[in-house]
Amino acid sequence: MENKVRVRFAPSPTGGLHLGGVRTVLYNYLFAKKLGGDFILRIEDTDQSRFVPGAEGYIFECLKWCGIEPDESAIHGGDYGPYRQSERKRSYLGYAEKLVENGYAYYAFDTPEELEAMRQDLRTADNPAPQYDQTVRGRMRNSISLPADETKTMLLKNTPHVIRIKLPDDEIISFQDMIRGEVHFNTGTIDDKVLLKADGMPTYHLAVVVDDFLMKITHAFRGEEWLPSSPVHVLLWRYLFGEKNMPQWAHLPLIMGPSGKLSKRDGAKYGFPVFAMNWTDPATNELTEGFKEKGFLPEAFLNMLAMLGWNDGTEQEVFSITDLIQKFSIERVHKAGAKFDYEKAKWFNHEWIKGFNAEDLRLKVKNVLEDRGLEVDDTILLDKVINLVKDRCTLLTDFYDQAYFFFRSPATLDIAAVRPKWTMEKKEFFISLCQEFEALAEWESAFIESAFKTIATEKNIKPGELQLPFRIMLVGGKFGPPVFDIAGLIGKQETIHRIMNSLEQF
RNA sequence: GCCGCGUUGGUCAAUCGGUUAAGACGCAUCCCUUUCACGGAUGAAUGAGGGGUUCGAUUCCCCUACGCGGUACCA
Repeated sequence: MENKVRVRFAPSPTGGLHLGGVRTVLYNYLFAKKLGGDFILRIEDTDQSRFVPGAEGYIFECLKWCGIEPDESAIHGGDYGPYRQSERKRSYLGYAEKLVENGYAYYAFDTPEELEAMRQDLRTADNPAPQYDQTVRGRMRNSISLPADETKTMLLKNTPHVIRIKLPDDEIISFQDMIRGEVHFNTGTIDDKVLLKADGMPTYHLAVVVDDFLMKITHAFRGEEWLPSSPVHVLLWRYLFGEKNMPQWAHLPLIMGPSGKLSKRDGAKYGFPVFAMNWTDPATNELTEGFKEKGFLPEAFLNMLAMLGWNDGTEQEVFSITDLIQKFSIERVHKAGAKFDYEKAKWFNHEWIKGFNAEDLRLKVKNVLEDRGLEVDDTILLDKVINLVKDRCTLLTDFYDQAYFFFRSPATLDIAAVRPKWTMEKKEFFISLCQEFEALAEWESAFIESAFKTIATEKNIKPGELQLPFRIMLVGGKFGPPVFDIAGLIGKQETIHRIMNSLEQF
């Protein structure tokens, strides 16, 4: 029990949950479930200035849609709460102070203006981004540069201050990354990161380390963008809890957009979703479309994300979540970033739609149709329709275009497709056909087809010449399942009605 | 600038020193189908560049180039 695997996804609730975030969730989840471990959701809301109402609830909604339930979280409960860092605020100060006492950190009183001035002064072409490090530490106002008593009085007077880590001047920090192998950094190239902010909140650096320890996290997955600050975290573990207790790190490769790092702008620009679900920015009211609303199945969405950076070494590409749990291995996660390919994403969805049966899709298709104003209460009919058209649907939303004519006459007919070859003889054929239809005892696709062919032979017209017009009459365009199946499902009277109605327009 | 991580077709990618360098998406052509799809077949398309190591490098090492990330009291 002591060695139980515990992983965590720790998003900052500042907006929509994008592709990369969901993939991080997925890999966390797969890893934990494969090893019988727990998946924890921790909210990293230490930046009060970036609080966005609704963002936290939205994250939970996205996970729910994906079918990934945390074992522990702010709403699922658990023994290691609270699961929001803002609610754990008081626990961080002690650790920060302990670091100061041991000489691993120090108080810094520099105001934002002073910091800005320092950066201005030191900025050169060769050093465009001066850091608060060993080279400048001495000229700033902190408990290292200032006399002890002055520091003491400033502290007593509640002078606004932060606590910064004091990085060793020149030390190689290395650790094993589960994906990249051994990585190392020289502390001389890293700045003295702020650990505790002036408002008493910890920064990410302190909070991850403290919470990962307190929550007994065994393996920590995060995006590659964290790699450069990982030596700070390693040092913090060493100073606070012992490096041997540190979780094993795995820095996941980034998901790229068409031009560089994937952003929600790419979505708007190239017409594909980047968020799991629709997200409306409460400040600007700007809506960013989600995969869910675009018509993706969660199974396909997850499948696609899993393959963006991982494969099982075989040629298999379609995986269910249970399959993924069984086969996932961190060793096979790619090191390089992957460019997101919307065409491939759609292919996954198409595969999943084709693979599902009518019952699996029923509810979702019904919703799509009803969203567009089609009332569907005949489940038997709906199932038949789904089976007939699902191969033609890449997105769930395609079901409307592919199936609406089963429930409603087409609004417009592609007359241009029939008119060039339209003749009086053909018109007569359809009139006779309607009479024949009226007389049909059983309205079933095979009988409809044979009646159609019989009349065609009588009129001496090739059946093939007549099928397209018939299709246009029933469907409105050159698409859809076999015509006789359509006629069979929409019913005798409706078929005759559509034929007669079309005859007036051709 | 500095630091780090990467680099196999347009994209996702297999290969763990010896292969005609898989497969998938997309694209093209054909077959099936008197619609559109599905399905099937075929094709075009890949190891960034340069040095090593080795009998032999896509694979191991170095350099260069390029890409990405970081360089905040944001995560």
